[in-house]
Amino acid sequence: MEKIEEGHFPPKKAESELASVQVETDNPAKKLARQLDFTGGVPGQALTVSLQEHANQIIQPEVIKSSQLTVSMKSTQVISPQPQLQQHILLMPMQQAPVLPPQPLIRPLSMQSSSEAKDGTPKKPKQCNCKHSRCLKLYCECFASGIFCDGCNCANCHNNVENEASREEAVEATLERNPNAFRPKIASSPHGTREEREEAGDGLVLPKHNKGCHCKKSGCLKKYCECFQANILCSENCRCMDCKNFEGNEERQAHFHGYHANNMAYLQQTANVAITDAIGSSGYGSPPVNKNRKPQELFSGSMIKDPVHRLGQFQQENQIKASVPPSLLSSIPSTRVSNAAALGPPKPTYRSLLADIIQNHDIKELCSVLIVYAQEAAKILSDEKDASLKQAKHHRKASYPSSGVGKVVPDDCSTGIQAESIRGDESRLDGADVSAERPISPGTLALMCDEQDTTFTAAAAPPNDLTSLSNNTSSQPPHGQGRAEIYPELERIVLAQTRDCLKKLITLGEIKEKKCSLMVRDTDSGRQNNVSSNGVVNTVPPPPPPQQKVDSGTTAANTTRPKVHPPDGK
DNA sequence: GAGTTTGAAACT
DNA sequence: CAGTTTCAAACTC
Repeated sequence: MEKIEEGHFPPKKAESELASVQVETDNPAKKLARQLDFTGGVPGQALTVSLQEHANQIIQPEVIKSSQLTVSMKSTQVISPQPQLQQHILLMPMQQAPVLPPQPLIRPLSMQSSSEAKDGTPKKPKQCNCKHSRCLKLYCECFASGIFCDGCNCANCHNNVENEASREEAVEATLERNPNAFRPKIASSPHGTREEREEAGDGLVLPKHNKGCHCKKSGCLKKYCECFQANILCSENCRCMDCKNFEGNEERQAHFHGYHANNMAYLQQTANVAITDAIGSSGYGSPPVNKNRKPQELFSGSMIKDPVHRLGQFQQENQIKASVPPSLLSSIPSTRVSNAAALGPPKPTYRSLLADIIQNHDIKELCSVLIVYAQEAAKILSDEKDASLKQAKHHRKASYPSSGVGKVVPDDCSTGIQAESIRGDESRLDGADVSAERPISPGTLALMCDEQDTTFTAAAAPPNDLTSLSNNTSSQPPHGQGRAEIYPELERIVLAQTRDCLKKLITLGEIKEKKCSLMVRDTDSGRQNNVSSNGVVNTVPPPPPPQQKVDSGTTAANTTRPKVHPPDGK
């Protein structure tokens, strides 16, 4: 048992160096400093890293190692006047660190949340209560976390600088048994395709327990279970019995339901994600498949009865939190309740409120509209160019018969500048190389023309559909009118249509948000069977009825917008 | 706060 | 590798 103190392990090479670290504390019994020893297998080369206000953070060895280049290996830290904030994290000597892929460092939840007060302010990290292990075995959370005991309630603690020698022996012994003993137990799964991960969650990498749990009686729904404690689903690595810690399990849902029913902030906290997910997340419509279902549960009566009823989203929310260093979570208020439902507000994943509104075909259709307009514009401008060239030629023959190269002389914005833009845009629209001599962008040009020619915004009746526009185009517009008006008009139409689409999206998103808010309130009254993946109650009619769904070509609110006809002539 | 339960770690 | 023991956290009362 206590071989480690019988000299069974290689003698330490640099105890004197470590002794310099020991000087740091004037409180031998309970060190104020926590240290991570980045010896990387070289005993004695202790690297102390000060982490202001990052008290409970474990630093990934691979990452820290790079900092060894800039930090003195023997640097002696001055104890901070605020020892609770000045944390020295001591990394355990690693054996063959680079074998494993980079892993998110996730500490057991008990360690995570314990560093935070309920109001989110950092407080003293977890204090162990070891009595028989001298805090030199993995039983001790401090030791397992690679930190010195500091203010713990342990007895006969050797996990401090005063007992660095025995501690280091214990570390080596532990590493001898398990080289990954001090590595995070939870790692993002490097396996599986992105689709698979998306299937299981929201496109996030799913953390899972490296070794897996072996629970028998807790159903993996108590903090006895390391997976549950880390807020992750049990995985194929687990060998647990009667596991209920899989996505979709009702008992598990019950744990999470209590918290999320009262938490609307998570919607707002992740609202930004909605922007980027708004389109892509539409692919998440299909329920994620639980990959953690154990064979014995697949046929058990406790299996999911309602496949729609799932809180897998919440699970992934928790996983996100688990993936974030605790120090980064300190700003998130955390409540600590013995129930798993309040394992602390997890940073949620957010499924866009627009996820079901914007469809891929909508985007394609919108693109088609733009393409159509672009083609029409190209056609118009091409025709205009031809006409102007012919006219210029004719004019040149009349005025400068001996002139060499013909050139359109701009006379004003609506003609000359546009002529320049014609050259530029022509090649651009055709997909050819863009003219480098184009001085003004089409947008700028359009704005300039807008400024100078306000007639089309008020007086001129804009073409209400592309057909009329095309007709206008096919029949050469009268010179002096078309070139100055059609191009900005085209652009105006496109921009207006895009604006209308965005407005509609905003409106629909707001509608859905309101319904989502109602759902959150409703879930308090026990209606769980109709919660969809993004938290929208299905009993409420979907916010975007088919006729309301954002369609680049149809928006009821926009009657002036020209109808959109896809390029295929439909 | 004491006692019990639980599962990881340690050990055989 | 499997079974047993030890241990400390989680949980219950």
